[in-house]
Formats: sequence, structure tokens, C-alpha cells
Amino acid sequence: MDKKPTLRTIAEATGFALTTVSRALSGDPRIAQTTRDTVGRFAAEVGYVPDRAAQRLRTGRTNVISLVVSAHDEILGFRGSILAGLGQSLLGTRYHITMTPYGEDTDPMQPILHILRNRLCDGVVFSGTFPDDPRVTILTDEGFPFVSHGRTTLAAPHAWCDYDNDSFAQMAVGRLVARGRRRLVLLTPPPSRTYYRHMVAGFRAACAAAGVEAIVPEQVTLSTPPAELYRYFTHGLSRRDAPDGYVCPGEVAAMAGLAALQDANVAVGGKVDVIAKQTSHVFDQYRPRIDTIYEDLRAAGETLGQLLLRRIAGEDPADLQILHAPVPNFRTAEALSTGFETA
Amino acid sequence: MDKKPTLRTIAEATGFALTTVSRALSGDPRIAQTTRDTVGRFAAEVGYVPDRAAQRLRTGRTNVISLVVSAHDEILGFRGSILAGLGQSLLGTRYHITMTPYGEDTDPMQPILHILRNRLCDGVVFSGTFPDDPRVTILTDEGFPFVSHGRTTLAAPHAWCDYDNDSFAQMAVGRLVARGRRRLVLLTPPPSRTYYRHMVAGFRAACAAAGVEAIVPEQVTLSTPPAELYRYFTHGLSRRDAPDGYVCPGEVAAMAGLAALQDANVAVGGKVDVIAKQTSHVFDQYRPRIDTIYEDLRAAGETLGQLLLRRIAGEDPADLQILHAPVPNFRTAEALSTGFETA
DNA sequence: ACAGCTATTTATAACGTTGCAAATGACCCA
DNA sequence: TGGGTCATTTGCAACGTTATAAATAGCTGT
Repeated sequence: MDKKPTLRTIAEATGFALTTVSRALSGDPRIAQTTRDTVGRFAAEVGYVPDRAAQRLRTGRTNVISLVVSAHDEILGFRGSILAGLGQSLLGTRYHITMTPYGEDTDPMQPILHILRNRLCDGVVFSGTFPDDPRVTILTDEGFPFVSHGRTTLAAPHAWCDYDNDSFAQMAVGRLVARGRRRLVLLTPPPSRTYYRHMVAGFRAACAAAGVEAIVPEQVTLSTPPAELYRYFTHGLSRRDAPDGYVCPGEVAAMAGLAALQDANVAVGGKVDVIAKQTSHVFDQYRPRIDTIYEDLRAAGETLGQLLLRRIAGEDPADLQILHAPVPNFRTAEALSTGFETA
Repeated sequence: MDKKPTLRTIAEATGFALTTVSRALSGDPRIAQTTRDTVGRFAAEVGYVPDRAAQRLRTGRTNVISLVVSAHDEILGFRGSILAGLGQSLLGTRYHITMTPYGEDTDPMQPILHILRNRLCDGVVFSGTFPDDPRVTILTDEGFPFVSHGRTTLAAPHAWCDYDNDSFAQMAVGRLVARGRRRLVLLTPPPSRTYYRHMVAGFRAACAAAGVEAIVPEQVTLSTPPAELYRYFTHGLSRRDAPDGYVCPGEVAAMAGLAALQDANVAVGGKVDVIAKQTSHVFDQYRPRIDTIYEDLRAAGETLGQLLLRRIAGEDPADLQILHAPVPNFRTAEALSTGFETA
């Protein structure tokens, strides 16, 4: 493989000046069409691709997007799905993706500050948003393009993509109530997250509207280790006023619950129902079948990418806010009776 | 936030020349210890970090590692786990990670050629290795540092990290035989992959040694859609000479099989056993409990990173080959009888 | 034919870093 | 005193690109 072609290579071969070649390749209208064609053709022929480092040094643009996620966001492909979607939306653009993981012990602010200080990218995507998220504040103040996965309660508008957890909870409650459940439990994310509020609000509202009991445990969350969740479920079963419907907005939590029910010989769908939020396809093959509601993380990643590109292009953040709707995946009557459903 | 400090900032402030500052910061022994201290202290104070683009332009080193994975490698966090481990091993080094996904339709060679042509990184990690993998050939020829997840049958040694699928199969067969199974099926990866050979070899050898029947279906693989796998399993149950043990080296396939058994009212662990390869922790919460064998993809990612760093440092590829051993996760006697086991 | 255009092209200088060759000064020994 | 050695520091150039300002050529209209 011969030496990498540069602008100089092309300039010498075509007889034009360096500047002209550079302009021609960027499609500058000041350069004659014929010249642009000649240069473009030759560039394609030798397989010229601009040197990213040189471009970056000169312009300050990095052509890089950073995905900043907690090393903790690992459960069943959260990270991979977001990443896949992001990659999809950036395919064919000049942008590359770099991953910036941070440990559970580390401050979520640290990677952001590092990026800001060293201009490591042209835009940031992050998840796990808090109501009063300092990352949003500083990025907004600096005028640095970003999109958060999740909303805040901050006054200044910023770009975000979020899942409608309020609707999710309402939909889940609606389904459980339709199946005759009267004492519902919602397992929640850690209360510090913004979406805790949306989810609990939707849950309480729907329960109140339906006139059923709403139980929101405080001692366990979706981040509680599975073994402990298992015990929580097992405990609940033996209580006199045992809950008869569980909303589990996480796959691991749902499986822990289902395991507890099955180990206690409680038929799922009989005395008790469990409804899960599904971000992978695990439950498609799970038995017994349960009702689930999808959250498409890959689509979220794709939206995040698209919004970020538009933000980088200068669009108003207030126009860059997208809420994804939950998609129910409820068992059919047939599946409920036979336990089997053709895929 | 004031302007980003550069070498010049430090040079002017300390009174040393640009070159001296650069050397002092890189710990060059030709620079006096006192100078190094002064410069180092001041750099830390103003928060100097070298500009990656400039370094890269000057030295040709990118300080970037590329993870090249198929957009298809998505199932239950394959990609995320490898990535997490890779990130772990690169934490604290000067390397960043970039993801280069390629579509199922695209040639796996394409991203490699692109990287090679444009020197987009200092080292490559890729997975899904073939026996006669052209990626290995070209990267070796070019002398470009890389580590493959998986082996080849090529003569020239190269750096790799692999999972011992031969042992996996033997271990799985051993367990099934110990439980009295006599007609065993191995679901395989697509035959084009190198590890297909290892796995089938281990499976056949172990079956022969134990004197049990070895069935290796050709019409279905781990990449077959779950619904079709489901039908394959259902079909097998009704045959006169029905298999009584299934080795499923993939979580989705295992769950499809288990769903088929349960829908057909065949007790898992009764007439038939299923043993799965587990790369996430889904089966920890799955009921009925089944025997599994772990493949730690996070550890694989970490090993891949470590090997790549050593390869970049110039170590002989022949010394950079690591095989990860399977870790059995078999049900205890108690769990087998009660169906319950304390976590 | 000449000023005044427009269209197109060009030279030069940076961006921040590091490799190379050379310079400076201090010290030592004859 | 002067040449030689050593430790330390310095100036210059270059990596490949693009922004700025300036130059050139070709035209127009009077």
C-alpha cells in the first residue's frame, strides 16, 4: 500500500494550488465547476480522504460524538442498544462515536468537565438524567451541543429524548385493572432520577382513577440486587393483604419476581399478575408468558443522534425534544388460555 | 472558562522554551529534574492536557483503539459487555475507544480497509473470526496491531483471545451424561465461524468417549430466528428417537428451546435436559432452573484490551494468545430437588 | 482603451505538537 | 589558558489542513 494521499498529492498531480484543491473538494462555489470535477475525480481515484487530525487541529472541529454512560448501565444491553441506534443515525455522516464510560464510584460530572475542557468532541449524549442535573446546566451555560436521554425540571429548554414513563405506568395499571387486579405494586427506579417522578405520577393517577390501591415500596428499587428483590416478592406473597399485581419496569426485576412466584407455587396470571417493561426480547421466549410493554432503546439511540446533529447545526433546543410512546405487547386471549402463541 | 492552556502557555509562564516544556512533561531524562518539577507543577496547576489532534498530526499516533463489531452482535449485550471490559482495561491509559459498527449486508473487510488506509487508530479489536480470516491476513501483512476475539487456522501467529468452546462442549456433554442422557443435540454457531469447529470437535469427542449419540443438526444454528428454533425443538420432541439432552450455546436459543418444552408440557430436567451457555445473568432468575456454563464476555473484553496494549508495545504476537476457560454453573442437588436455591 | 467589475485562483500563515540539529554554559584536565 | 566533555536548553521545521488576504485573468460598458 503506497503512501497516504494528501491534498498536496492531488495538487501536484492536477497542477492546482493546495488551497484550490481544498476548496474544490469542499464544493466551494467560488471554484469553477470544471475544476471541481477534475479534482474530485482524481481524489476519488487515488482514494483521498482528509486527515482527521489535521482538520481537527485546524478547525477545532473534532467530528466526534461522545456517548457518556455509566459503566453500570449494563443490564441486558442497555448500553449496546443505545449505541447501536446512535451508530445508525450517524452512519454516512462525518461523525465517529467515542464511548466515555464512568465508574459507579465516579462523579457523573467528571467526564463532562473533561470533555468540555479539552474539546474532545463536537457533541455529547448522556443518560441517567436527574431533575436538577448539573451536566445540563454546565453544558447549556457553555453553549456546548448535547442531548440527554431523559428530562430535567430546569427552566432553560434543552434537547432531550425521553420515554413516556407516565404513560407506561398508566398503560400497565390499565392492563392489570382490566384483568381484575386491585392491589398494585410499582417497582421504581432510584428516586433521584427524573423518570421516577413521571412513573410514580402516572401510576398513582391511574390507580386513583380506577379506584385501586397503589403501593410504591421504598425499601427496594430496580437497582436492588435480584436476590433481595426475590425476597421482597416472596415476602409480599405471604402477607394477609398481598398485592395481586406488579408493575416491573425492568427485566431483571421482573424475572426475580417471576422466579419468586414460581418458587412459591403461585400461578402467574392466576392469583397474581406481573407486567414488565421490556427493552430486549427476553420475554418473547419466557414462560409463563406475561404482558409486557416495550421501550425501544435502539430507537432512542437513533433519535438521540438525530437530535444531536440538528443541535450541532444550530437548531433551537426547544424544538429538539422528543417523547417516545410505550408500545404494549399484551397476551392475546388465545395465548392466555393455551399458554401458547405463534410468533 | 478561560482559553485552553497549551505548551506555549506554560513556556511563557515558566520562561522555558517550547521544546523544553514538551520534553519536561514527557519525562525526558535529558531535562534537569528541577526543571521537570517546575514545569510539571505548573502544568498541573493550569490543568494542561496535550491536544490530541496536534499530537496525532505530529506523531501519527492516534491514541485510539477501534472496536469493530457487527451491528448484528447485539443479542443480550454481547457488544456492551465486550466494550465494558475493553473500556476497563484502557482506563487510565492514553487510549480512547471508538466503535466501528458494520451492517450485516456489508463486507466485514470494509471497515478494516478503511481503518488501514486512513490510519484511524493505533490498534483494532474485532470479533466473529473465520478460520481463514482475511482481516487477520491483511492486518498481519501490514504489521498493524490487532487482537481478534477468536482464532484462525492461519499459519502466522497473531494475537487473540478466545473462549474454550471445545472444553465447553465437553463439559456440557459430561454434565448431561452424568444426568443419564444418551441422545444429545448440539446447536451450533454458523459453520463458517472458527469456533464452530472447536465446539463440534469437543462435542463429538465427548459423546464418543461416553458412548452416547451425538446429533449436530444442519438445518438450524444459533443464528436461526427464535420462532424457527422453537419449531425445531417442538418437532424433536415428537420423534420416536427424541433427543434427551440439548446443548445450547446461546441464551436466545436456550430460551426458545425451554419455551418449546414447557409449551409441550415436557418437564425440564425430567425426560429432557437443556444446558445453556450463559453470557449475561438471565438464567440466574429463570425458572425452571437449568444448568449453565458461563462465558465471561466482560473478561474477554478486558483481556482483548490488555493484549492489544502489549501488541502495540511491540510484543511478539505468539506470546499474546489467551484461552478463557468455561465456568460451570450447575444446579446443586438441593436445587434439583426443591427447585429452589438461595442466591 | 481603460477603469471597474466578476470569476477564479493563489500565497501565506497559522492550529499545537515533537524530532532533529545545534547552541549554551559549566566544569575538568593538561 | 584553552580545548574537550558533559549536562542542559534552544530554534527550526514539519505533520495536513483551512482561513485570510491578495493576486490574476477575463469581461463589461463607456
